[in-house]
Amino acid sequence: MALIRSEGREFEQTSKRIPMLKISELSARTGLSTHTLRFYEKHGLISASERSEAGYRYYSDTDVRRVEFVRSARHIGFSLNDISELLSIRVDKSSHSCQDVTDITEAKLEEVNTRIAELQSMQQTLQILLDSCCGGPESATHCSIMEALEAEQEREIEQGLRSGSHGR
Amino acid sequence: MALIRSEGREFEQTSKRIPMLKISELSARTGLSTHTLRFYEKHGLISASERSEAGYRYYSDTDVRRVEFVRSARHIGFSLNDISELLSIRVDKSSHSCQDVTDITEAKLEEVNTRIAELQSMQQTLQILLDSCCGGPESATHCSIMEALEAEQEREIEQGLRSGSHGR
DNA sequence: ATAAACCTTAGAGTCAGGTCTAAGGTCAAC
DNA sequence: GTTGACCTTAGACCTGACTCTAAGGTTTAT
Repeated sequence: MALIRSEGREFEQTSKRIPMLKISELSARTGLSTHTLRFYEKHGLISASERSEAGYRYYSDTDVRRVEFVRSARHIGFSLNDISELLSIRVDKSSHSCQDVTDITEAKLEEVNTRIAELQSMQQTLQILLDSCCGGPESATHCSIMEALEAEQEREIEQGLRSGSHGR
Repeated sequence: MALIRSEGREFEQTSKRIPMLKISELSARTGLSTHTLRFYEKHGLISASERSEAGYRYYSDTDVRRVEFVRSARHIGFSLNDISELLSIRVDKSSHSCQDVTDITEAKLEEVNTRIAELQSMQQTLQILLDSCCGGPESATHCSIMEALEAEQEREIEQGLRSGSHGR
């Protein structure tokens, strides 16, 4: 069943003859170690669409894209389980209803939105700290995260929360 | 040195007589277990500003705010080391230069900005998936994350990246 | 004054997510 | 045809961040 490796390491993939990558090449390309790639495969997140007769993994460009998706989702902070769930979102035309798909997707989207909001709150705090510190127009008295947060709170209270929507 | 606990559990804190919290009360307030609070203390992230004679921890409102900061930073995805670094940003008027502080802060701010950008990219992908799936104007052919990503890429290429800034 | 519900510490256990090792097979070049 | 750089697997090990346990002291209500 498995296609045999020809010289130049090309499989008959999508009839375009794009060279497939060995695991160390994929590793170099994605910045994930070969250990990690095999680990992800063991956990069902990725796979190599071909194997040589000897069992060597060969990755197509589709495989590469999937690996890149996993890597960036990990980087964002999704767990392997989350990613697994994200990747499993798929309508198979009969058994799975579209409602299932949109439910999961909407839940994940909400998670993402929440995380963005929290990060923006942290962004604001850091920016205030930066502005407050030494030479900023806010004087040099606020010089730690906690002081910046307190200064932020005071300002909010004084000004009656004019522009809403920061944090908890 | 430690102030003795009076009835009603109030210490002479900021001359306002705000009741201080015991560890289980702080736990209830923050949603962090008492184990976790002691664990954070062991790692230098938080502390109780008072201890009773018997060694019970008592937390002031300043302590509480610090704990809440740690909790939300953890939730965002900062490691305990990151948080430790964030909390240590502080000018002590002589030894530490303001440049040090702003350097660290700017670095963290950049981290936060990067993470926001990545999350926004994921947000967009999920939104496309949602739009593409079953009944959306984009037809029902794209029904998985990977297909949504590919559809997104194609659209970007076709339209020559009109609005930039959705990474990798 | 005793029970129930707290609190203390030191240290062991757990889980996710890698990371590494051992023991061996494969391949390209010389 | 052998060397060195690859590849394979199973499984042991590591780190971060909790989470729990044991053994005991304290506080509050009855």
